[in-house]
Amino acid sequence: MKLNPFESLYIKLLALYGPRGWWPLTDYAHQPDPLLTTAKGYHPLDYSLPNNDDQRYEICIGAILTQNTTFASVVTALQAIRRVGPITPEVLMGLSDVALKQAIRPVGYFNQKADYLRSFTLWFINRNPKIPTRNALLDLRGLGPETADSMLLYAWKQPQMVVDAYTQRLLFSLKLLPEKSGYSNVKAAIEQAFSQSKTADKVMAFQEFHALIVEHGKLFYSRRPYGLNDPLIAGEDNVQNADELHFNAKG
DNA sequence: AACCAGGACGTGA
DNA sequence: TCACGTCATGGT
Repeated sequence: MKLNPFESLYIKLLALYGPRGWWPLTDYAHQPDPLLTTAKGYHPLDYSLPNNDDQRYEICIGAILTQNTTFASVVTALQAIRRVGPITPEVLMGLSDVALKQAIRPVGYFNQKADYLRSFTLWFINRNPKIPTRNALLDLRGLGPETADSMLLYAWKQPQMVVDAYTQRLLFSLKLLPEKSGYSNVKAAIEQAFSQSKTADKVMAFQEFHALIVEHGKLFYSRRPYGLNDPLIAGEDNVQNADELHFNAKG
């Protein structure tokens, strides 16, 4: 079978870094199989998560908190909340304004994000249907396209590709897309590249693809000039083991 | 000591 | 539609 350029890129990244185990959950250490558990809550090769509404909620809260910040800061904030109680809508709404802002202070923008968290939480409690539409999420304050797609992909397992700054820099650098394509064009191009896959395979691929791009982006696309020393540009020979994957985009 | 981080929003052209 | 300023802490 012939892979299109986006599928091919996905396979190469997967070979380079391996499955990333996104989205990390702070209580994943409590999962039944300790072999699949990593210290920071990542769960490589376990695509069953989330399996309850509280885990779903934590992913959404994390998606808001991580806007334009490092996830390490998000973990600090989540653990501050967990000192009060489990990360649930009830616990968060039970926090005073001062306490909430204090807890999420390390992620920055804590005034805005405290508001976003509260309005999101009220919506989450009362939401109907249980699986939201993309537009329903976009109507909420503080939820732009990337955060909405992150929630849909990782919390609700919907086949929505997440596009972030790294994604655009990488794809422009590899000349897979013209510069200034914009969020919706990049998203559509990637989703179309996987359009023949089954839904569950799309979800798995998109979950890994985005996480892999972030991993690769941190290494080669965080500082100008973008893409310097990127092995994906230097030559195909730098990418090892692309044929020896134990699974691929088709599952 | 600038620069950057797993963005979104409000404003003015 | 788009370019630009703002929001803010923490690590390198």
